Amino acid sequence: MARKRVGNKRERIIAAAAKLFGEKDYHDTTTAKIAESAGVAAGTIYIYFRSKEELLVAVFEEFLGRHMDRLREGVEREKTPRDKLMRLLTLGLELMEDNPDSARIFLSQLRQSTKMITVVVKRSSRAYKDIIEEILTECARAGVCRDVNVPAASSMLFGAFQNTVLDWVAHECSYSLTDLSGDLSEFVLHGICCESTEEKGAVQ
Amino acid sequence: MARKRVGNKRERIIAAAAKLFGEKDYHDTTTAKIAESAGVAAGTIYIYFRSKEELLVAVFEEFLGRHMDRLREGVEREKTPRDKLMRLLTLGLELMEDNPDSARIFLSQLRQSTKMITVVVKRSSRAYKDIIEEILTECARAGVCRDVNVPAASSMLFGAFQNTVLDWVAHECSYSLTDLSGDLSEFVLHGICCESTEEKGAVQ
Amino acid sequence: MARKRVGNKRERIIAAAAKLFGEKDYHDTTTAKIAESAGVAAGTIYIYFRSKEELLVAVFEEFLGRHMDRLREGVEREKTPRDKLMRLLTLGLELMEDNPDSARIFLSQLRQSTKMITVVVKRSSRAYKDIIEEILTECARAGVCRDVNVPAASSMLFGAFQNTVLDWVAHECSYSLTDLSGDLSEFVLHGICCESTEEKGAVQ
Amino acid sequence: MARKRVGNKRERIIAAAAKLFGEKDYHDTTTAKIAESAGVAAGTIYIYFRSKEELLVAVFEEFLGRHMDRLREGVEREKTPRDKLMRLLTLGLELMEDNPDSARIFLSQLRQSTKMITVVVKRSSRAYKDIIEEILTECARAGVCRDVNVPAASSMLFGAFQNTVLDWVAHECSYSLTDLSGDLSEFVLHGICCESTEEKGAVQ
DNA sequence: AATGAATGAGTCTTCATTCAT
DNA sequence: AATGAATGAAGACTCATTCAT
Repeated sequence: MARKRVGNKRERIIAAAAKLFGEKDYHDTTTAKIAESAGVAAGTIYIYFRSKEELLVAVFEEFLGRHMDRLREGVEREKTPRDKLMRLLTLGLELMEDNPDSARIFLSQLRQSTKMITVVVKRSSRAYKDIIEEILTECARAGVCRDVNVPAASSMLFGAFQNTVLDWVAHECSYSLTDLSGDLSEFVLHGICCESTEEKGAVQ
Repeated sequence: MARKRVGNKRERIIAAAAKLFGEKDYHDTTTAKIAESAGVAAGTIYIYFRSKEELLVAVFEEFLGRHMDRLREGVEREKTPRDKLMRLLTLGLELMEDNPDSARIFLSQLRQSTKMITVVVKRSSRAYKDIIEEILTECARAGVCRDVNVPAASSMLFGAFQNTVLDWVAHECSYSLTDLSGDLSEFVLHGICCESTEEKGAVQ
Repeated sequence: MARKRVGNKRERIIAAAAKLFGEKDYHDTTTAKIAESAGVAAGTIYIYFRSKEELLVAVFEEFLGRHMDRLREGVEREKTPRDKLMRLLTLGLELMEDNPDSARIFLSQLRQSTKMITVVVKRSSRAYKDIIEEILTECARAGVCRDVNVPAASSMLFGAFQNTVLDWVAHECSYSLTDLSGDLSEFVLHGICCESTEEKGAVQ
Repeated sequence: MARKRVGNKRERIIAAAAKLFGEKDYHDTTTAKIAESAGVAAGTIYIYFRSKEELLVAVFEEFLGRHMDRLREGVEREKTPRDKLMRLLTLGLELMEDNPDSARIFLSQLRQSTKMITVVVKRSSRAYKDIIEEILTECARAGVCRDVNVPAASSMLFGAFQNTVLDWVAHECSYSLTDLSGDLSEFVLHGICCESTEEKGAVQ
């Protein structure tokens, strides 16, 4: 149980940090407030994390680790590259809708600098992009995709996705994010794949 | 000449701030360093700006004010909505490529919080979005556009654009940004408009 | 002992502040110097006091809290209003003589402004005046006192007292303050009460 | 006229300083605000005064110089020492009532430190005390006065006077100060001179 | 004499981090 | 492992004073 308590503490700190970093921002959140919110002493944070910066990184990794699997899993259950792409976007929006705090960090802090953070964040968000690029490459190979510049397209897709979520957060999550699933999918599918209503009609 | 000196100082401070905010980030940039880099005394900043925060806002507005007109102008010179959209994206990339410092701020700081900043930034970036939404609405009316959710599409488009620039910045501006003009235009045009010569031909 | 250490620090800061505020004045005393003089780090002050201003207030309250009881107690031990008045003045001078630093603050800072301070100081010195007015009222009721305007007389009495101490402080405490006890008592007693053995005898 | 303008400026600066020092306090009043209120440029102050401190001194001296003569004159017009004392107090209160701003400085700033100021202030208020001591000595010689310690009594008298005015200022000058003339005179006369209503009756 | 933009030393305060218990 | 009092470096901002015009 003592062991459990320990794990408990690390988790509680990460959870508190995620909440607070999301509410304010990295610089406006003090380690003191995180400790208080996590119900631990100020010094305790430094037993689990070397620095405040490392805590932020841990928050990211926790977020990614927790969701990336679900994402990859969901994607792989689909058969066609096209469906995979759709599933990726839909699941992504669902994930964000369920974790507004994490979403906030993912989006806002993603663009803060300070060397170390930047580096780690790049590495972390790399995971996301990897999935995207994988699918796009698959699409390209399958011929369902126009001959796009994969990294560029992946970046655009990611940007479109991010901004959709960002707007939702900026509007204080006052509407359903998953309702935009269709709009986003359509935008992306048309932007990347050679599909359109006309073609669908043609298929019939 | 005295007049010039004065204007000069304000400008130099803004320029120095733009450079430094872009290199590091708002919190890692001290007013002392800005002053030094601008070649003025520490206190001088506070003759022209009420606070560090207000200086950041000024940097934004300077950036927008300087470019928004060129953007709007270039767009309006085009005839068809489709060409307008293309021109918007192309010009946007050109602008960013020519002002990497401003670009950095525009992209990174855009997502920082602190009430006041957020408010002003929203107002500022509103200008950008207004242009986009205008064009999209025009496209919709002209029928060259699928029946999209204009604000949502606009947000996605903006995100795709931003991320394209962000990647470029993250790669230390080591390649030509405008070279991606074609990729971006195509992505957006397909994503939003119901056109593409190849497909049209294919349908027939 | 840990408990003692803590209390010790707060006390040491207050003592150091009392000393320095007395020597220079509020604005010429830096928090850095107070910390140094108290043998603590600069930041430690802010663990115990929210601001420099609040520290000043604490110094006052410490002073009043420490002495007011002794004063009130001594006064109440006396039987006649006249003796109470004398005891008040005598004890007051003794108190000041024993705590020159506190005396300095009590006298000099008492007349500084800045809203918050003013308010608290008014409240604090109110305690002093309350005792005085109480006694005067008692005197009036007992008929040993001319028909004076109590608040006005109290104010004059307080002023006479204060200035006596102030002069002593201005002369660098180079003479015995309590030696003036007689002069002050006589001044006040004649000024307020209708008595003096000599005169009474003379009248007859 | 140019000459007059100059004199005008010095005066305007002193007047503005008197007003502002009275409203806030020395440290809360910036030279910038004084300049603005006086309708001159910031640098102009330093043509007439070597420093802010020297300006404060000038304000005092202006105040004293302007009133001391009236005071001394009024006092000398009286015949008996007792009347002189009364006139001194009455005139003093009138002066204060007519110049609340100056009064405020006279009272509050009088007790601020910073070496130089203290020194000059001592010298300045010396003038006041000189008049008082003069009269008291005269009283003593004439036998209308108990055998008091003249400097001590003078100090008490001054304190009683000051505090009476201070209370008035603290109550925002909301009542008539000169109305207290009687109370103050009586307090002082009884406190120092061997006079009282009973005695007056006895004399007859 | 007058201006007012510019200066830069000086201050309060915050907060990540440490360490004795 | 946990605590939380203590640290002290760092930073935004103010303002008396100067000086080129």
